[in-house]
Amino acid sequence: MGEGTLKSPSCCGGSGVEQDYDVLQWDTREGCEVRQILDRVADKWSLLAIAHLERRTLRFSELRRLIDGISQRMLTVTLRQLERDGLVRRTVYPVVPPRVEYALTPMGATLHTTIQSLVDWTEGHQQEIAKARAEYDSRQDVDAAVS
Amino acid sequence: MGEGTLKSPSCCGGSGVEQDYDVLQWDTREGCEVRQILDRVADKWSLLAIAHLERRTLRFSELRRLIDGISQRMLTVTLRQLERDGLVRRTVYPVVPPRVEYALTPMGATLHTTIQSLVDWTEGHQQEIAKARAEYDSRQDVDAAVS
DNA sequence: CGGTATCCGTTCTGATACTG
DNA sequence: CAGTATCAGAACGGATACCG
Repeated sequence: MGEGTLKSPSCCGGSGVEQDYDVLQWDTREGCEVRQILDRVADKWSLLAIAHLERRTLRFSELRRLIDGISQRMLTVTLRQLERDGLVRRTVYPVVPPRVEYALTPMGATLHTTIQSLVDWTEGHQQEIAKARAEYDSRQDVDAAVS
Repeated sequence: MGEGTLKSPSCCGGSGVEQDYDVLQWDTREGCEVRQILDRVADKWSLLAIAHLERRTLRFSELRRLIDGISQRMLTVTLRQLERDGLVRRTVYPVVPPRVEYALTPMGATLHTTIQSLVDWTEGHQQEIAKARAEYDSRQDVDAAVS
């Protein structure tokens, strides 16, 4: 239906003028929750959960073992958020002992693809960043020595 | 100088078998700092700063006014991190009053492109997520009424 | 098994005050 | 102008105990 989204082209430089750009929208609470969603998506545990679920459906305890390092609480919280956002589907089997399975929804799958490109960028620039950090830090040491 | 960084290839999916996948690497401190870099990159203020600097070089106070809502402290912290990671270059002009300019480095520019695709995904699925949330919340209300 | 509820220390952030 | 330093409140995350 009506996409209320004002998805202005991100290109700029067409005109030399300084327009407001829709970048400011990221923060402002009014309108879009891009910021909020981005936080969810970029979350440490969310990323891991999505990555694992992208491979196959998993049970709660399986996820817990796979991610390992995550507390029961955080796994629960993370999965609830992802479920709420429609990225993960939770299925409860009324048996005893209880069996609950988590699976990525189609939307969740597309997100995984997008995330992957960001991860790829990170991996691709890992050394460049590490190098930049080393240089920066040594510069700081010099400054400290001077003062 | 010796960068201890071991950059494992991010490719996967060659075989259909369930291998451990390098997803687990995201968390483990050993090896890659993908997680860490991702946190930086996905940071609220970093995103805004990069987006603004992608248009043109800016002074500290200009950035502060553009992002507006950011505290002086957070702008300083954010810019320092980005500078340390080699994403932003800081230039100080020894004049009075002091003049400091911030510009995106080439690497910072490529990051902007990648981030944009994630933002695009978010914008594109905004309503779907909002809808999923609404449904989830109403389901919760029902559950609450039952109990 | 798959949670929920609670406590509690750490981290993150914003506000404020001061400096070269 | 462009910061730094300090402090207090909020948010985050883990450990523990208990429940259906």
